[in-house]
Amino acid sequence: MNSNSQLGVSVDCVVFGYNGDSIKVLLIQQKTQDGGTITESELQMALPGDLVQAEETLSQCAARVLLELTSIEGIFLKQFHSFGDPDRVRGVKDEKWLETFREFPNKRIITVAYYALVSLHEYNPEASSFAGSIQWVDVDKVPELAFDHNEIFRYAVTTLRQHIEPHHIGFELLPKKFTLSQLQHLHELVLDKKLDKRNFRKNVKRMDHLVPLEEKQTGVLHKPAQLFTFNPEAVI
Amino acid sequence: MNSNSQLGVSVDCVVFGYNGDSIKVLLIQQKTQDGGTITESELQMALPGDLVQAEETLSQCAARVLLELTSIEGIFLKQFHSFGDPDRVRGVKDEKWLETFREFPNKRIITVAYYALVSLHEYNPEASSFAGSIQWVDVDKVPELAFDHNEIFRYAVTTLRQHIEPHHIGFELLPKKFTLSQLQHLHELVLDKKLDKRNFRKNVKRMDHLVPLEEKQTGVLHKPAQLFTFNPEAVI
DNA sequence: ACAAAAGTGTTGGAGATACACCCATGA
DNA sequence: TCATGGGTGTATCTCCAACACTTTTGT
Repeated sequence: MNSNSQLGVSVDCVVFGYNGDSIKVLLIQQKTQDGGTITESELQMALPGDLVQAEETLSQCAARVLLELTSIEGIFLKQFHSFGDPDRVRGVKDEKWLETFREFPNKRIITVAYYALVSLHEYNPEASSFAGSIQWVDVDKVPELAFDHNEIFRYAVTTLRQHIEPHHIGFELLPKKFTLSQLQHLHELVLDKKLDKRNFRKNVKRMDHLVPLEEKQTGVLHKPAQLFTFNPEAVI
Repeated sequence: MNSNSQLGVSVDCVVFGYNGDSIKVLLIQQKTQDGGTITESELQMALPGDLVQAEETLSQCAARVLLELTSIEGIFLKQFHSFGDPDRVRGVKDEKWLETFREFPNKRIITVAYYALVSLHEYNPEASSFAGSIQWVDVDKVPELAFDHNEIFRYAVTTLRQHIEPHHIGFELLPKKFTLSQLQHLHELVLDKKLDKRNFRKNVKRMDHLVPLEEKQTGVLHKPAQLFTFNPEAVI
């Protein structure tokens, strides 16, 4: 029988954030060694992730990774694919880091990937224990990442594009109160194409979980827009 | 650091087969012990699966499980979800089997699930080394299965329904040469609803990978239908 | 008054749906 | 000749895409 002992399972999170302007992804700087031999230039960026602990479910693990990094709880988190190539953590670029930090550098790690959506308006994700080492990077300026994380990231972007319209997600990325123009702008960024204002409004206005508020924008130098909110209860 | 040593990864396959009449799923009888203590009534049906071997990818593992069971190669196989509840293999119903066959009955197993589509016309999946212990069971007569395999099965059915039309799959389940009525019947079974014959034909006929043959059915007691085949090269 | 984004309806076209009869074959 | 499923076209409707002007606010 296959003893399977040199095999670990991790969860990696592709966390998308939106600041009203562009879509970012949360990356961490690979940890450095105290007085160690890894130089600055050898450190790579990576997706946040961790090994699955003994008694947690996969989604609990994803939520934990996120909580530890960003102090955010209760947000949209979806499993989208597992990556298990035996060589996925054995690239030349990752050799030194693994030798430095891993008891068994050749141990095979299978990872279950989740994507998450967080609003950069509501929270301050920098305020976490890891704050110094995390960065929000524009989705089209993602550098070369550790392991196979570029592949995981690309897969996440494709999945998000496929999910945002039919699954009515995307509200997660906005502040609690938002205007329809903000919602449209977000969709345009995710889908990477312009949408027609009137048609977009027709479509979203028939969603049950889009709740109009008796409230308007203030302090803008144009006609103030009506504010809306998102009722997660009303999702089918 | 989490040693992660009491953790294994398996692949489970939900193999759908179509015999021209109904949709079946491939189940195995849990192995019995030579002269053992597990009685017939304690044996359960399960989805085929196996632990991931040291140097194979997840999809290679899925293909291997299928090959070993059915002697079928090169068929449609898609990863759809990973299941990792720590208690997924710890139900009361599974206790005895695990104690009998596993070195560490409490070892946690995370499973990556694939679904596969095979034509029961082309192959004879019974002719395999496990032949005595496998069965094709009608998808709406699936009994209680071992572990969380009922949940995995239900998830696979849902995924197949969502994939069959937009992804132009389903051809995989038919014989190499098939009629449009057979294709329609298959879709009706998967989607569990009746489709309009003329509209269905209009839709499928504009697919590039549906190739009409200069050949007709024989031996049927009605007007013989034109045969078609599926060109996997032409898939977008 | 002006600048800036909010807000609003209609029309045309494409694609989906609904629907009924004749045809070719084997018994 | 009859029973059986094969094969075909059209009218309607619904949904999507394209498009331009008026409104409200702050400066």
